[in-house]
Amino acid sequence: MHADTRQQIVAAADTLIYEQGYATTSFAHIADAVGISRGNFWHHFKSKDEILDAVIAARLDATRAMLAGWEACADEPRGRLRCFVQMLLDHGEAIGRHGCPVGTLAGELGKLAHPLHPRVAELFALFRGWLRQQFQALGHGPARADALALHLLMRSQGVAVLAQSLKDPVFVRREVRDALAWIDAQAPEAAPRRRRAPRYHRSPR
Amino acid sequence: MHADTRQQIVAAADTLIYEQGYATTSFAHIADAVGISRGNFWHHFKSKDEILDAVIAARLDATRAMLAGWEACADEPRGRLRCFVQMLLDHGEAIGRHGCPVGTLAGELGKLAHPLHPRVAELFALFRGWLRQQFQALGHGPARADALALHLLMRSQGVAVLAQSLKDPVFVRREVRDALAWIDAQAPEAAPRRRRAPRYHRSPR
DNA sequence: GTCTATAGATTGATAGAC
DNA sequence: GTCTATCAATCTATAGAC
Repeated sequence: MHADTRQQIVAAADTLIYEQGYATTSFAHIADAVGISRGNFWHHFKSKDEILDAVIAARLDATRAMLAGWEACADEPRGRLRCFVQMLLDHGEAIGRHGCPVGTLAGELGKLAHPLHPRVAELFALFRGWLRQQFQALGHGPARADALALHLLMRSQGVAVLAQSLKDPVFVRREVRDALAWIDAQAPEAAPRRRRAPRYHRSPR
Repeated sequence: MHADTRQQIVAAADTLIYEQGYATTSFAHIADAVGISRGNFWHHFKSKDEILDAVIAARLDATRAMLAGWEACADEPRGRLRCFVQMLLDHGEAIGRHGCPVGTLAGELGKLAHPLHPRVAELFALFRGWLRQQFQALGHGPARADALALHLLMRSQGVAVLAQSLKDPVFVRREVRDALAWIDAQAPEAAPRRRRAPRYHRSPR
């Protein structure tokens, strides 16, 4: 083929980086996956990091599309938030094997203080902003909506990390159920704001 | 030196693996850190994986000692659970830079289906069992205590992952506060078990 | 635009002198 | 027990033919 070789490289690199990490993924691996020669890479990219940059850009686009899809799927914010949590079940098998694509890559690049780590952090920012919008649509103020967004994002990351080592679908299902119940309890109308009232959470399940 | 060279190797490898990951850590790095020659490693270890195995064993010992220390620090289960959560603040700077030592290594080895991944999972099992004991001491049954233990473990992992990319101490402090409030709400006496009662959680903060 | 050939460095690991 | 010297493989990257 001719034109979309670059795109094939990015797609193969995306998969390999997710499945085995960035440091472990070599040009030889990608070349085998795409079916091209090693020396062919430097016509499309100047360095390995440049491939990573393209992979991150592709993931940012895919994430934006996914978030837009969730908005089309449900017209009320609670339903949209449920889509986010449901993701843990939809991709349960992949998460159990390779963890969260965002969290694991961010962790690897963060350790190395890699110059592209901030780019991966933009993926987190994308989810954070979208979740914050949903909580604001539920009636929360910007600051509280942001805190709730980060809390839900934190839960998804924690579940993904443990899912990879526990290999226990029951754990994931229970935490998903708990997160959904937590969402339902976050609407200001469902949780009347009595200032300084004793907090009262039961979870999980 | 003579006798404790092996111990020095393990200590240096432990630090480097935490700071930059296992795949990225080479014999050259460890040799520089310890101040020995590269060829000297194979008198103490047969392979790189054998060093990793020794590092994991050392971490298991250190974790057991840490858990025992928390038991000595507080004689009631709630105080001990607070020690666990407090860990996120005590090691906040390191977690912000390199993530959780357990979670990040488990993630890296899990991706590769590395033969030593189950050994790292033992670290999770250590925390899980200890946390379950504390929740049982609070009066919870074994199954529910285990679920609560995993939930708290999940939170610690989620906070660690996001802390590394957000670099926002406010987020960590808020989630720590929320986790502490969650712990206080988990005592059966604090949360009377009305079967099928509507769950009511507010968090974070 | 894709290939082969190769450079130059680094990897994990071995052999053998001291 | 530690060293130097070295091996074979692999790494990212380059040069140049087609």
